[in-house]
Formats: sequence, C-alpha cells, structure tokens
Amino acid sequence: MANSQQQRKTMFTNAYDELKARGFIEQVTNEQTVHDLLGSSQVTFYIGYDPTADSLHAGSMVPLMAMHFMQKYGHKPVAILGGGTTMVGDPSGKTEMRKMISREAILANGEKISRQIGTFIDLSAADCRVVDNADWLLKLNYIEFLRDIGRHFSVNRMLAAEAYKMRMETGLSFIEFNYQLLQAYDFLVLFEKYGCTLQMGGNDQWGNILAGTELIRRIHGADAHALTFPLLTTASGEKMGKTAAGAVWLSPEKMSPYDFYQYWINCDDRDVIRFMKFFTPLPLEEIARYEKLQGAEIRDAKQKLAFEVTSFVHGKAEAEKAEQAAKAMFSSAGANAADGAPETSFARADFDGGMPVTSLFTQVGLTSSNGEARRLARSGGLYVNDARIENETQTVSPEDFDNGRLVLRMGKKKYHIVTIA
RNA sequence: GGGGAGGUUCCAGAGUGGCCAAAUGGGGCAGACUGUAAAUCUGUUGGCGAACGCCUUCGGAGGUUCGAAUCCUCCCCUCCCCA
Repeated sequence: MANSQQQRKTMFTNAYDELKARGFIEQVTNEQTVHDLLGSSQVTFYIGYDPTADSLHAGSMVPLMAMHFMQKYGHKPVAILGGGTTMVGDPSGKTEMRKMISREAILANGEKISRQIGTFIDLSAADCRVVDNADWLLKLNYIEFLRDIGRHFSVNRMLAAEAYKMRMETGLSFIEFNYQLLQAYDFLVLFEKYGCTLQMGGNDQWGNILAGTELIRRIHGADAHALTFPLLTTASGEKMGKTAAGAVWLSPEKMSPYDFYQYWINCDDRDVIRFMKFFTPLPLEEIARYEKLQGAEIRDAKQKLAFEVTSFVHGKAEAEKAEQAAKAMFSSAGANAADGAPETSFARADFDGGMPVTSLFTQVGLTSSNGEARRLARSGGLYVNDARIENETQTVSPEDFDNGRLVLRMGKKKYHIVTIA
C-alpha cells in the first residue's frame, strides 16, 4: 500500500501556490510581491507560538502545517516561543484578559512545545530555529524602548483596529495594549538578526504583524511582509480544535491518540476535504479523489483524514492502533468493542453484597456523580455488558463478570472495563 | 477623585422578601432517527438519597427578618460618564 506521506510529489514549484491551493492564505501584504519572493529565493520567515499551556492543540496546527509546507520548498522557518510576550498577554480578538503565568511555567511549557514543533518541521535543517523572545524582551529598558520603538506607534490607529474592538467594550489594560509593540519589536529583531522578512500567523494577528512590517520600514527602510491564515471554524460554527471537554491537544499525555483520532473522524461532512488540505500532507490530487465521495462513503474520507493526521502527529504505529480500536468499536463485529477502553480493577469483595450500578459508573469516572448516573439510567443511556440498565437501582455482583471482566458503556461511544482480581 | 450601572447556576441572561436549586436561550449529556455526519424530535442538566426529604449555591464578610439571590452595612471587582 502506498504511503502517501512518502510520495510527496506535487504539481507546485512555489510554496505560495501550494499554500494558496490548500486554503492557508487569508491576507497578504502584497500577493504578487510575496509570491515572487517565495518563488525566487529561500525566505526566512517566522511564526510565533505562545507557551501558555504545556502542549499545543489542534488550533495551532494551521500555522504548524504552514511551516511544514514552507520548509518543504526550502524556506527557512523560525519559530518564536513567546516566552516574553506571554508574560504580557495578547488581547487581539479576545474578550478577556488572560491570566498571568509565571516565568517558570512558561519555560517548562516552552520546552515541551518546542519538541512538538519538531514533529512538524525538521529542526535539524540548516537555518531552522526555535527561539525564545524572552531572550531580548526581558532585558528591555522601558525608557529606551519608548523612545526607540514606542514613538513609531499611533495610539489612534491602534484603537481603531478591529482586533481591539471587543476589548473596547469589556476593557483593555495598559499591559495588554503594549503587546503589539512587543510583537512588532520581535519582527524587527528577527529581521536584524536573521534577515527574516516574512511573518505569518492567524488572521487575528494581522494588525500585530503589520505593525512589525511598518516598524521595519520606518527603522530600516526595508520591505517585510505579512501573511495570515484564516481562523478556522467548523461547519457548525465552532472554533476549530475545541470540544466540549476542551482543546484537542497534540500531546499524547493530554489527549490519547485514540481520542485524537476520534476528533477527526467525527468531523462534520462539510469539513473533511478542507481539513485534509490543511492538516495532512496528502497531495492535492489525492485529496481531490476523496472529494468526489458522496453520502455514507464520506466516512472513508473521514477515516483517511483521521488516520493521516494522527499518523503525522503521533506516528504511524499509534495511528494504526487508533484505527484498529475504532474499527473494533464501530464495525458490525462489535465483539471487541471495548478494546482499548480504559480499565479499572476492583477487589472482588467490593461486589459481594452487590454494587449499585450508579455508584460503579461514578467510581470508574464515566459519570461524575451518582445523580448523573441515575439520570442516565432513567433515560436509557447506561449499559453493562451491552445490556441496557432498565432500573437505576440495579446492582452488579461477582456473577455478572465474565472471566473477571465487565464492560460498562455510557451512550454509544464511551466504554470502560472493570476487572476484579 | 466625583457621578452612574453592575457582579446570578457551563455561557448569555431573567428573577428584586416566601410559590427559587432559581425563567428563557445557547452549550453539554442521553434517547429516537442515522453513516461514529448534519438536520430534526424527546428527555435531562448542583450534591446525597430507592423515595418523603435533606444539604450547599446567586462577588466576599457581617446584619435585619419567622424566612434573603432579593432589604441594610462594610469590603473586593467590572463597565460607563466626568476629572
């Protein structure tokens, strides 16, 4: 079977064309200029990542994949870990001020995130770097900064920016208002140190990035460029990469490869092709084939999407495991539906007098309280060994176990295995 | 610093002395339908309890009252107008 990750020939010779075809481009300072630049030279570009958590999540995958594609064409990525800027907090497009995090936490997060970035781009390549802007931001002198950098910024213009609109209603503190200057300064520093002439980022960063290009022009009279990615939402209008339970983390410690796989395979029909273009390295010609699928066949595309993304992030072996587990759980066979489900073991004695099912579901963590378990049982959402609980006061005794094993299920998709010694 | 408005259960947002565990909408969860999709419909959405019921909750701390999310005092926080 052909591994699509290997056969990466494409019809493009210019990174810009591929990014555009995949939907990555929302705004550019000047399409023609940037296109020509990317077609004629190896450009040093940068994207910033905030170490606000100890893992990146699916939302960051758009910029990560963009870096990946850029590097494929020989451009030189610089990933900035916003160790310095994170201490300030970007208000762009946000409703509320972010909680401050300690320097130590930022450092620890940065280390993990930098490793994750390494799965998207080859960090060993020449001219590829991960840098921490704390290195230059933390030692800034306030007065000097105001005089050298601050004077180039118009408060009038900043206030008029779309990115601050929401905050004009809910309040914006001075510290956050400075964020843009720091980010612009980052761009300036990278321009001076590494000749970085292009900054990319989510569209909410447009204003911040432009501020950087202008700063570079004012100080050096040089041209720098901005390119932003669309902020993806799912077909149902949610911010992409979020579930009710929280973010879709890339770290296997924070989200199992199985759940990660499930996130993708469960996507809306209307999102599959779009997501394939963004989040898998599959050649566009191949994606075009999946685009033709109709109705229930779309599941094949979802399966491919889930497999490829999981494989890219967690490796092929994990992707295969997730795929097997999903097949076991959802295909007609159903026999081993619970394979790969979390397991909890109890002492036989716990069941001697008969353990109330509600309590069992709660102890195992499927439900968060006995009350919730009771409600679910009433509405027919709980199953033991595939049999629906008809009575919420039902109990489980040692005889219900099959070879010391019992399968709990909540709803259609959540399983938990209970074993007794 | 002065004046005004406000902080309610996951979110938005009602409630202004008992009928309030707290309207309504969104979200979540479950059920039906289905393709592990969407849409739709139904139920449910603080804790303990089989249940009568009991306990904790309406920014914080006190107080008034038989009884407070609702009234009073002080404090903290947010927004708006003026400086």
